[in-house]
Amino acid sequence: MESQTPVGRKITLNDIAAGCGVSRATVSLVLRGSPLVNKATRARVEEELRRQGYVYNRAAANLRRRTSSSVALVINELANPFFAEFAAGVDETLGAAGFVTLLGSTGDSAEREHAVLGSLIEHGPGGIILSPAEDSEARKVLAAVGTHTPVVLFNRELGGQLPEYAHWDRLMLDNARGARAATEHMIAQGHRHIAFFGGHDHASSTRERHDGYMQAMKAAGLPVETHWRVQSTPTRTDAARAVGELFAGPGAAPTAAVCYNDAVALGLMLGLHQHGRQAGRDFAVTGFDDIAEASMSMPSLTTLSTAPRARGRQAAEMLLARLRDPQAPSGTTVAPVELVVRESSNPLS
Amino acid sequence: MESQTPVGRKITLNDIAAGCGVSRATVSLVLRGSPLVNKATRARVEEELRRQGYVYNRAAANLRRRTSSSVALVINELANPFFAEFAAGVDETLGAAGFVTLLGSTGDSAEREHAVLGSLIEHGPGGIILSPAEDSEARKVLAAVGTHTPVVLFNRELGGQLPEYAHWDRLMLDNARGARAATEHMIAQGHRHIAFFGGHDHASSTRERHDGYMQAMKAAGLPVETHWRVQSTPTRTDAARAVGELFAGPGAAPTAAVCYNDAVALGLMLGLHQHGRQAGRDFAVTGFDDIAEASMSMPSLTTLSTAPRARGRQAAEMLLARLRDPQAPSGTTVAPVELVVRESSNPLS
DNA sequence: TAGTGGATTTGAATCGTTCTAATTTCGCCT
DNA sequence: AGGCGAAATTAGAACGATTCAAATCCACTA
Repeated sequence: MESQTPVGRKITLNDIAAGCGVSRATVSLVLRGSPLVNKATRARVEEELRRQGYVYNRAAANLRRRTSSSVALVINELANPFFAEFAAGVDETLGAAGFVTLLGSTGDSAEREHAVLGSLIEHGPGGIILSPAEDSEARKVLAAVGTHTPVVLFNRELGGQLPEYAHWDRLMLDNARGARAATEHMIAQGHRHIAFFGGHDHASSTRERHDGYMQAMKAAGLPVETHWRVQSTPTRTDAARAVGELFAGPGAAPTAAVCYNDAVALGLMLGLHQHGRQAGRDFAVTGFDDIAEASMSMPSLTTLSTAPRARGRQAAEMLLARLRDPQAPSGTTVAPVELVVRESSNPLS
Repeated sequence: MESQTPVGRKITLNDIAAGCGVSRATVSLVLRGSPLVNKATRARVEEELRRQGYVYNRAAANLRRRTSSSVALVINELANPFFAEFAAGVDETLGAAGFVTLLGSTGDSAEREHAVLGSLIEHGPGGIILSPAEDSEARKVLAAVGTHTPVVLFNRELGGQLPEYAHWDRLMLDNARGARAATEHMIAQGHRHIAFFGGHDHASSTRERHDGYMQAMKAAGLPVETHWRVQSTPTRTDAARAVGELFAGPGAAPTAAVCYNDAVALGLMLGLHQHGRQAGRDFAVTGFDDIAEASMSMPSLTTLSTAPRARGRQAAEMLLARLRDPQAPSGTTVAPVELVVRESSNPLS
């Protein structure tokens, strides 16, 4: 094998064509595996491609063909393992389909999201997978991405109304059913005084989970005390701080809590000690997400598995399907979540 | 404001030019903020741009200018919070400099890495930031990326020799010093039987950390049993699986373990239960990376802080500097790491 | 020998932008 | 009115691929 030159100009189709005495068009046909070209010629060209160390310029091809080979992935918080897994799943599926992932991370700020979308869209992605920032608004997002690029929304709804001509696909988690399943599990364990702990009610995912909890309580004919709803930032530290409110109310103290997510649940378990209780023994706890830590905490956490990597693959599949058939009616997919029973949800003693 | 058409062809410079009776060239000048164009004309053009909902086609511009506005980021394991943070840092800095991040994740397989690099390079990134797979080889990587694209290597060395004409930059962690510090801390806590747990010896980062450990042991005149070196894939699950080997050897059982990284350390802490030990009480553990989880686990994890987000920013800066001056001599930066003492490294009881 | 038809090959236009060199416009001075 | 330089604008050729229609090649046949 001849060595490719260590340094120099980029090799183009013209160089190859000149190098083996055929036309640019023929080389192009060889590259794309066309059956039109003669076997001998093909071999000659392929040898030359190798010899000169040719690398395909997909941008030029896309320009001519008015195609795209990329998809933008915009994540509100990449550092969160849930979203990192999601991103890995997206990239895996897109890569297998020959697409490259354009990454954008917004730090959960609608302002940065707007800037990031504006920058990504200029690179002409075939579509966008967007996990919106907390305060992201439909109108602004639409202004940034325009109406030519299909969008798959993940995990959260946007604020405000989306015009009816923008038919975007959605992939959401079954928040209500998940929270209801967790609550029913608590009830089956004999608990009657069950709190809903953590999250902020202005986020759609929190509201949905709280709704599921209320459904289960109502279906079982159980009353709900107002001080059993404690809000917090969905982080471990803030949850630990908020534990006091759970036992500060005038009515009966809860013996169990359905938590907004795993982070909050872990924080709650931590904070319980200071109130003379121990999760999994005299106070039952469930989470949401099944992050890696959930199976390793002490006690291990009963929670709802969301399989973020599978969700990533699914979101990518949805986008690919949309690219294949842009006219298909858009839809919302609600991914099921599964209750994983571990040690933290002890029966009422 | 006139509404942009909800559907239709993509708007180009020609449309804008025709729309307000100037030439394509003038519109281009307006876009790029050239001082050459008359104030009134500029206003007219800008209005038209808005009216038609123009979006810039950066790919076409890059083609013409023989420029790139993207950087490829290839990560061996995105699901690991350490690398997720790193990726977030890279994206943050690249985005601020007007570059977009092309993401590739390899699942720590050299084969997939090769495919991913081959695909990414066709999109013409200005450079590549590569955190290599464990068994990645210099020769193969070079074949995939060619010699025209600058590379910043992060975290690990490649196997084999890199030809001298490929001068790639490197950003490494001070693995040896970090692991030595952790080991010395263990020794100061009174431990004498200290294992080195996790990772594979064929990866350079593992070897360096193991070297640091050995240095500390030797300096303290402590013997090392062969079964105190347990290898594993650097994931939590595989680490948990491998715990048995730690106590299976013929000689003395260790009372402490310096771990390859935090993921492995958390896995070890989990696995310890099944062997009747508890981390932070009768078995001391240290990690490496200081991922977010480390401070929240029970017990909290003594580890080496590597500030992955800052490392990501740093890697991006290195690449940007290289793009600014391709001729500058290439170099290796070794980022310091800092021992963070928490609960998991209990004194010998 | 000329004609036929399938197999190959190729010239030239095109995608949306940039950039050079040239052209046009315009105010102002003599 | 003519000339001049500065300011503003533009025509047209790139960039590196694809694609269509047209040209060429090459047995064979009549």
